[in-house]
Amino acid sequence: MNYSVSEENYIKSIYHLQQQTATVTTNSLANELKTKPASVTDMLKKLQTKQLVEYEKYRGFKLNANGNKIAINIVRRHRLWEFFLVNKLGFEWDKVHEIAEELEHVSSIELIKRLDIFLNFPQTDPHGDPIPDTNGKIAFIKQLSLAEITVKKNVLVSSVSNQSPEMLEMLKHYHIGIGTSLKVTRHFTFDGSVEIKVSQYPSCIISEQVAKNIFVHHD
Amino acid sequence: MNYSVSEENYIKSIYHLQQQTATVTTNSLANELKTKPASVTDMLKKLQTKQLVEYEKYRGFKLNANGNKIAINIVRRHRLWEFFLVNKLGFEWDKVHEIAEELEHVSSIELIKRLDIFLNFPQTDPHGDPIPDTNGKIAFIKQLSLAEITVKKNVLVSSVSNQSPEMLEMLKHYHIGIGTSLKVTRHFTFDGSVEIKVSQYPSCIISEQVAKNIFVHHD
DNA sequence: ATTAAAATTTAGACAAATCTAAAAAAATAT
DNA sequence: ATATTTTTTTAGATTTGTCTAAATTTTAAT
Repeated sequence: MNYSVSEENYIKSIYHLQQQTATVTTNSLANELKTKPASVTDMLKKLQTKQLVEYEKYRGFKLNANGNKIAINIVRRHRLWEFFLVNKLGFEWDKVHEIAEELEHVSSIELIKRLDIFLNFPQTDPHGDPIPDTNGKIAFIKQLSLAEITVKKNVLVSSVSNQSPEMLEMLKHYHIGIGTSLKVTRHFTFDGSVEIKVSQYPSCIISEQVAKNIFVHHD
Repeated sequence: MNYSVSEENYIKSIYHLQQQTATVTTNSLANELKTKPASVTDMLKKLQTKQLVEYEKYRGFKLNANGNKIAINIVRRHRLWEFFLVNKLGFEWDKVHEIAEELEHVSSIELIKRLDIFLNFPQTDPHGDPIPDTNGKIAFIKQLSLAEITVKKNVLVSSVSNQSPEMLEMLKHYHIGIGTSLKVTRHFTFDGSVEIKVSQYPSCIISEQVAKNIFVHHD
């Protein structure tokens, strides 16, 4: 079956919100989609009759197995396109989200199959998030935030959970990107802020709020 | 300004029909878009208020300078994507039209700029049609159909004007594609049919109707 | 346990794009 | 030149996705 752009956006947003909370609320989804709660209720009834969500009035909702499969496929398309935009077209990693948001709705299955081959089966997108495979399997990547990391070990930045333009702007300022190698040199217990050292650049201090959003793995 | 997918499809279809007849009729456009004449009238009023067409009730219509510019830009996007699909993703040239039909509506200007660079500024799409440049300039390619060509000269197929799946199917059967080298070996004046010889393959005869749709240039 | 506040849903309206059926205009055929 | 056919437009309905405002349900507060 084929879904409209609007339906796909709802499915994708429910999926993303579910990563944080098992059940999604009308307000949070309206907020995520920059729409009104009433519109969310309308669309949810539709997705319910199409057997994509479990939905109980006033009780919140979540994707069922079917809806989940579709969501993961949209995520797959989105992340493959992001990889293409950065690694083939030379976009900066903080400029590709919007464009991938449009490209992900192009429906050809053959297109994505061939794109995957052309890109040589990438495992993660430019933000470090895993790209689901054809069967919807998502490689698990152990996620440790900078706030949790042991001091003085060299680590590689693997992903960033908050991808707002403001956050990405700031990361650029600190010279932090996916794959950046850095070292945590100090923890300040007073406010949870962290001193880090990115190779070649002087040490700098980032707030706990930021540190919590930067995930790394040991190299 | 930004246009809806539907608006863009109307603009593009008017553009294509204008290549054949200066003024387009409601019926022909409805037929091209597989919609109903009443819908065409509705949309035309809209395009008129948006200053994209010259339109007089019952009199037919055509794109104005503004509309033309937008149409050419859509054509540019379409043909760049077709080139990408064939030359990067390895699609067959007769399978890409539908997909490009979706990709062409992705609106980022930066995307198309970078795609053009990535593809190394291709001049023609996989069907041999010229790709308009950033300024909307379209390289003129002298078009001679197989029906007009002098016998016994070697020629290269440069484009095919009828791109219906049926036509493309048949061309594949005859081993004719863009860039194919062939020789016209005989003209039959009785019905206008033409005998051709594609290198390595036995001679074959194509009808005048087909010959008129295959354009070539001397090598 | 009521009451107040917040969240959610319903009811009814609207814009975009389409359709059918009927009316109007243009083209054609006698 | 008039009648017939074809083409085009209008009028009104429909679908999708959205909205506002009001009603309902749930949650939180006293």
